[in-house]
Amino acid sequence: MNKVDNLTNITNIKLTSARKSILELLIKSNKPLSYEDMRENISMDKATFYRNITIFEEENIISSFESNDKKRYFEIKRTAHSHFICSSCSKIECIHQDIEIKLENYKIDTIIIKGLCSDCLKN
Amino acid sequence: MNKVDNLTNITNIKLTSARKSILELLIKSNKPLSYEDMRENISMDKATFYRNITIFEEENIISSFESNDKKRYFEIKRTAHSHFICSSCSKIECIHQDIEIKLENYKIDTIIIKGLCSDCLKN
DNA sequence: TCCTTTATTGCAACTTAGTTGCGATATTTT
DNA sequence: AAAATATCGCAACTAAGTTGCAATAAAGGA
Repeated sequence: MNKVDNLTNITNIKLTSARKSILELLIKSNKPLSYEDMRENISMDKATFYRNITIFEEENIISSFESNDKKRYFEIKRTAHSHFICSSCSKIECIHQDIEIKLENYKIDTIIIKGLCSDCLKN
Repeated sequence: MNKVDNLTNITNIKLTSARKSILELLIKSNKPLSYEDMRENISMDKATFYRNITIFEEENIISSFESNDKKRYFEIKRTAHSHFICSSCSKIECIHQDIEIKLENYKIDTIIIKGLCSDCLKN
C-alpha cells in the first residue's frame, strides 16, 4: 500500500497539507471518490480541491471518470483495473478482471461497465 | 434501417413533431449525439428536449451515457454495442465487437472504453 | 359541434458540479 | 530580509440539466 510521503519521490510537485489530505483519502479508499465524498474530510475550498486534482492528473498520480450522477470520481493510479457503475443506485465498484479488447491504433486507458449491480438486480 | 413512423407501432407514446425531429436525427446519425449536437436541427426548448428524452429512455427507445465533456449522449437502441471515448479530443465511436466479461449476479448494459483514438495517438 | 379533461410545450427561474479572477498568504530564491 | 513564485480562499461565474407554471394542442365525451 502506498504512503502519501512516498509520492514526493516520484513526482515534482510540492506536497502541501491540502494536497496531502486529498491523497491520503484517496489512498485509504478502496473505490473512487467524488468531491462530495471527500469534502467533509478535507478542509479546503473547492477551488483548491479542483486545482490540485488537475495537477494530480497532469502528474499522472490520479485518474478520474464521470459517473451516472454527473459527478467526477477520482482514484489513485495503482494497478490497472476497470469500473462497474450501477445505473440504478450509482454505486461504483472496481473490477479486477482482465478484459480483452483489440483496437488497432487505439490506446485503451480504462473500461467502464454499466448495468445493474447484484443488489439492484434482486429488486 | 428503422423509420421514425414505425416507432408508433412499438410504443405507446404520442409521436408529436417535436419527438419526431429528435428521433429522426438520432436515427440518421451513426454515433451518439448530445443536446448541443442536435439543438440547431430541432426547434424546441431544451426543457421539451430533455423531457422527451426522459420519456424515450423510459420507453426503452433510446439509451444514453455521460462522456468526457460532461454532456449526455443519446442514441437509438439498435443492436447492442460498446463505445469508445477519446480522452483527448472527446470523440465518440461505436465499437461493434464482442467483449467478454463475466460478472456473476450483475446485468451488463453497456461498456465504455476510454483512451486515445488513432488520430490523437499520432500527435 | 361544443365543452371538459389531459398531454405537450415554451418560458423563465433554478440547481449544481466545476471553473476563473483576484487579492491574500505562504514558500522559495537571491 | 526583500523580491519572486506558488498556493490558497473567497466570490462570482459557467453551463448542462431540471422544475414550476401558464399557454397551447390534442383527445374524449355528450
